[in-house]
Amino acid sequence: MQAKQQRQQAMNDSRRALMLDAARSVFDRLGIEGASIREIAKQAGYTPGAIYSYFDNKEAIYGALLAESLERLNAAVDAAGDGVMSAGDLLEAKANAWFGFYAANPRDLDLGFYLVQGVRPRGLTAELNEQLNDRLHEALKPCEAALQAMGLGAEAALRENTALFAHGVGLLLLQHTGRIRMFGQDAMMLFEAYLISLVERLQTRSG
Amino acid sequence: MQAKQQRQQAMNDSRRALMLDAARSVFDRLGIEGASIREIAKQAGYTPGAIYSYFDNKEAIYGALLAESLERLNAAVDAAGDGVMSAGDLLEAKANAWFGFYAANPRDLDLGFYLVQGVRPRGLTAELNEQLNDRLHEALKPCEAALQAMGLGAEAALRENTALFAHGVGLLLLQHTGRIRMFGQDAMMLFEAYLISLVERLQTRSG
Amino acid sequence: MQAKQQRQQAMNDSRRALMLDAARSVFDRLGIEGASIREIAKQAGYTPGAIYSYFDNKEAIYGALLAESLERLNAAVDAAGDGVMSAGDLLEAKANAWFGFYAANPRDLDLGFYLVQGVRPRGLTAELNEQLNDRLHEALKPCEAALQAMGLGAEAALRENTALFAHGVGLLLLQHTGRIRMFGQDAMMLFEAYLISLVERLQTRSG
Amino acid sequence: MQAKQQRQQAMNDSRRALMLDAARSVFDRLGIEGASIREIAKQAGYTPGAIYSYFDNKEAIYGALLAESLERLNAAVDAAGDGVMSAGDLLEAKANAWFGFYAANPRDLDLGFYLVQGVRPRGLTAELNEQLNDRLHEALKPCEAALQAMGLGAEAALRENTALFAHGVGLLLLQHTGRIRMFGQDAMMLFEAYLISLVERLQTRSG
DNA sequence: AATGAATGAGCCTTCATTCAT
DNA sequence: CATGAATGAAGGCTCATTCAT
Repeated sequence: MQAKQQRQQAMNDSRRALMLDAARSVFDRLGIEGASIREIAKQAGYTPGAIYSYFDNKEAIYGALLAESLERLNAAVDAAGDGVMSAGDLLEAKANAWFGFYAANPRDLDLGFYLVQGVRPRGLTAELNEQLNDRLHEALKPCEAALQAMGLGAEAALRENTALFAHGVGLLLLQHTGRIRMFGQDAMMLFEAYLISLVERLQTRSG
Repeated sequence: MQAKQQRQQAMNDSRRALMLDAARSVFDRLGIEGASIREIAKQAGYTPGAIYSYFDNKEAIYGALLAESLERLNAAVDAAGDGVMSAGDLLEAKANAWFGFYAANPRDLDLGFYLVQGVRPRGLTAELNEQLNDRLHEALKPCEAALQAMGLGAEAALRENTALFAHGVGLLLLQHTGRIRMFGQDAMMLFEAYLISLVERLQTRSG
Repeated sequence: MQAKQQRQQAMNDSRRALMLDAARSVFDRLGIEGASIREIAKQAGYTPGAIYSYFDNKEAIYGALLAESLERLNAAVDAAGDGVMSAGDLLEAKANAWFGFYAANPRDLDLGFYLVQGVRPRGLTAELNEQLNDRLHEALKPCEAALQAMGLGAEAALRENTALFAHGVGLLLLQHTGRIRMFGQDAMMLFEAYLISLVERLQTRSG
Repeated sequence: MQAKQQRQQAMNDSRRALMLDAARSVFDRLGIEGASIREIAKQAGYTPGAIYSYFDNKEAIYGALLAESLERLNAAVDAAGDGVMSAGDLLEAKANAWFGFYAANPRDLDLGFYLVQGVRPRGLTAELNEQLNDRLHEALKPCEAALQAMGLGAEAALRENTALFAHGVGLLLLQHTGRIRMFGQDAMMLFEAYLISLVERLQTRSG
């Protein structure tokens, strides 16, 4: 009996995952605004009504997708900087982790922007919204910790981390929208340069 | 006859401008997604059909609005830094001009983001798109010139300017979406800090 | 110019009336719950969207229909009892007016029941709801006045009028739902009997 | 074998009863329109499909519920008037029984109105419909008998009983829909008054 | 007997766009 | 040039009902 329940639960989860995959693919094709329940259902091989057995409403799909994206982001950040010695190297490793994640996965970037911008009033529960925010924060915390380890006070570390995040976000946006080609630059390279200059500045200061 | 034509042309332009004003005001009120042709027409004192005598479709309105926004941006940048002596001061003045423009006019930022990201294939002509890109570039060129005046080569100046732009865009995005409060920071202050640190770095380097 | 506006206004009104007619006919055919915007539009020879140029939403159609029904009810009541001398005769005339109106127009009865029962939260504005209630009240007031003219105090008149209204409503409901045939009776006759007995009772009392 | 069949039949009946209980409780909670098969199933501890092993369709549930409601109504009427001497007192007792039943159980009233008005063609079999009608009749017969016992002929008794029923139904409807408060009256009191006046009238007549 | 996944038909509503006038 | 009525396609969502297991 328990085995049966487990099997069913697994089936259920896999169908849900299937729908999330479909949603992702529709987002790719039509953009996050152009995606409709009908289209997602069709892509998943279902009728629209079936979606609602797995998600409360459209925004909940976004929420689920985003939640999962943020998990992958955190995993990437956690995995970075293993065996690194200096705080400066750690900062670089952690920062490159989140930046690299989004540079390599532009769809996750879209999703992130959507959370950050769109979030319809009723769609995401305040609770879920906060959860997602927290997860994003957690992905950025290691950089802040490294900045403190480099000698910055709490406040200064927060300030530098914010600036660092903004810098990366700006570069990602420019790259993502094709505007960085406009400048004939490579986003990753520029981010590296910012990091190096930042580390230098901090070391000079503390030295 | 020619006089009559001119008069008509002038009328035409002014009505078009009227509609753009209406569109802008609707965007202010309802946001870029919430705006509808109906609402814009009503605001302009016309009926929906009339809009189509002046614009091919809804996206074309956005395009025209963005064009005009970029003109204002350029005007703001051109007006900045008058009577400034040093190249470093000029850089700060010009950079603060474009940053300040968007910080003070979030709807123009919206417009930029919207067209850069979301626009449907047929929305903007390639030609118009390029025009808009060029105008944006022009607003950023003064910063690049100042960087060169500070001793950077063409390539390095482009690189620094790109980074500067990205930094500002990132900060604007964070602020605009309310995520900067999340970090307890003020965008303008952080941008200033970036600029100061940039100028310092360049002066050290060249000194 | 004014003539043109008037003509257009008239056209507009007549199309609105056309849609109301369609709605009425759909109500007849499918019941008030079974009626859908699609069906009403089809019946009127329009597509669903067109309806929304004339009514804010579905409930607004009900509201308009009901409002108009209540006007006819009031007209019927106002027209009754002209040239009648005694208060007792006036009571009979007025009561028979509202009862007869609903007996002869079962659809108006449906509509009335709908107001009284259904009224979705958002559909009818509180304001409109109150207006409709007031109009119904007004149709019943003449009976109350006649009761007072027959010597009843304000309170007793209200009580008798309520009872009278309830009696009529009950008979109408029974007749309307075909349950009165069950009893092999004629609603109108029974209402008359109630009235006669009421008048008698009051005259005995005051005599 | 027979024992087994009986056991199964009993189980079957009890599960059916369980579902009816669930349906009633859902009606109480969400109203007759707000009730859904899903909700009823959940309340009963089943999945939606299971319902269809016991009922042909949704309307059949309503039918069964109404049947059962009518049984309770009859039980209430049967229990009333025990030990009462005079025919007049009996009339009052029996009439108050059915009136009181519906006044105290507004959902049963809903059910009655719903089936009597709204039901879709296929919902109830003609046969079931007739059965329900009969049971309602039976609940009203004791009043008719009492009226005859008070000296009325068969026809007159039927007429008075119909009027009595209509009066009660009208009052219940007004009260149920909150419109009786509009008149500042209490339904039960008004019904009593009607009864007293009726008894008086009959006694006067026969006296 | 019961599950529960899925359907399919339907719901109300919105809105860019067209076109006869 | 402008109107404004109307379209048509789409949107999110609900729910009684079916059916393979």
